[in-house]
Amino acid sequence: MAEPQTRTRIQKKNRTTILDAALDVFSQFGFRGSTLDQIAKAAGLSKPNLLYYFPSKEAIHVELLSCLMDTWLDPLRDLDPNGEPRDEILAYVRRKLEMSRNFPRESRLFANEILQGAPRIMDAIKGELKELTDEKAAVIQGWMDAGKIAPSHPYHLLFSIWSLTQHYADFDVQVRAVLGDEGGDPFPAAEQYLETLFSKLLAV
Amino acid sequence: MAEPQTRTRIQKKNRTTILDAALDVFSQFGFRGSTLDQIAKAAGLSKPNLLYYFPSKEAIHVELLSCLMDTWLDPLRDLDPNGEPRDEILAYVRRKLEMSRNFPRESRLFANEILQGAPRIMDAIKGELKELTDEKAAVIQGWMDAGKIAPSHPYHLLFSIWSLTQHYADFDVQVRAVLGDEGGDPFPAAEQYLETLFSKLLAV
DNA sequence: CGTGCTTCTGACCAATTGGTCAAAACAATC
DNA sequence: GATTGTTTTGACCAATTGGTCAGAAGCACG
Repeated sequence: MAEPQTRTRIQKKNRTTILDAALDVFSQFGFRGSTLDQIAKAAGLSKPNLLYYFPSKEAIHVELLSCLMDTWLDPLRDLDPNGEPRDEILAYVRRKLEMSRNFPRESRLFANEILQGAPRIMDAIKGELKELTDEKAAVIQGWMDAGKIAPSHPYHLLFSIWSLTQHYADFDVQVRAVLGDEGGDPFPAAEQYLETLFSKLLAV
Repeated sequence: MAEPQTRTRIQKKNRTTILDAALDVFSQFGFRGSTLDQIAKAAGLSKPNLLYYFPSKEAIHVELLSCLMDTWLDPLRDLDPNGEPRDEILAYVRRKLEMSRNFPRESRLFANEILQGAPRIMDAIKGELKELTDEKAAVIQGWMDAGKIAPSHPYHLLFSIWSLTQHYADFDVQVRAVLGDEGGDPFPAAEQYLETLFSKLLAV
């Protein structure tokens, strides 16, 4: 954020390495359950070296979260008020599911933070996230009022999209365990199921 | 489990107190993020006294989880193969949402454990949970084959019920933050939304 | 009251925690 | 090769961790 941009390539490389390792650890054990030694080991660096690049454990976590919130909201930002309502919402579901597939660690990091009461991210939730949600909920409400899609609760519609898509990242081990060993990749079936679900919900 | 049932009333009371306090702490910070001191303080007991009633931190956690899995599956057990398909599934959704409302800590404890890869509960997931899910998925598949409800993927249908209902416990702070201060209790609107969603999905 | 059992605690322990620091190793420029 | 700045580390620190233990306090029952 406010840091000067005087980064050598070594700095860039090591900061990236550290953040990646920290994402591994934090997303699995949460903030308090993770240790600097764990992160250092995962990054292949010594603990004092970590603290050469970041001032503290908390700073690493904060950096991860603030990077996360931006990319996390991107799929929703792309919901186009001028697009075809049904297609827009279904495409949003698809983008969000794709994020769960490609960035499960980020999803779990977020889930961990919310589970703990969002102590380090509440500002962004009540700020950026709420504003964007309000805006898009209004768009959806407009579509409903215009009879373009079936009426339902726009906020809970968005909640349900978040919940259903993130579930396949956050509860991945449960999904795979229940589907069994020869279940294969659960995502294609998930995508088809979610498309059916929301198609029927939105059909006028 | 294997413990003898020689519990005095003091033992019963204190074990209950400890488990309740531990549920508070574990459900928020996960296993590794929680400390015995925290739990002791929450329970109003000294740390050595905790360890008089439970042999270790892990033992408390295991006790909580094994108690949890049973009650957690109850709503699904009650899904009656001989009932009216649509009503049975909608009633299951309602029961599960009720559990999220009444036992949010239990839901978060479970979520925390799954997020960490379910190290202490994988047996129960691949055992009890999978068996019950297989059984009920077969029932639902039967209903679909008989044309009683619209065809869709029975396992992902169950996943979606878990995901949507538990979301209101696990992501409670996010839901309330987005809905705003005068949003009030989110559960009535959630119940109505979910009823609409699944009614439309199941309608033939 | 006294005896025996249950309940509880302060003091303690070794290991781990997040974090510091001086000095060493490295890299780049002249 | 000398000089300067960057990067890395081993040794260390105070605080916290899960857990132990001897004994004190409470309790029930003859």
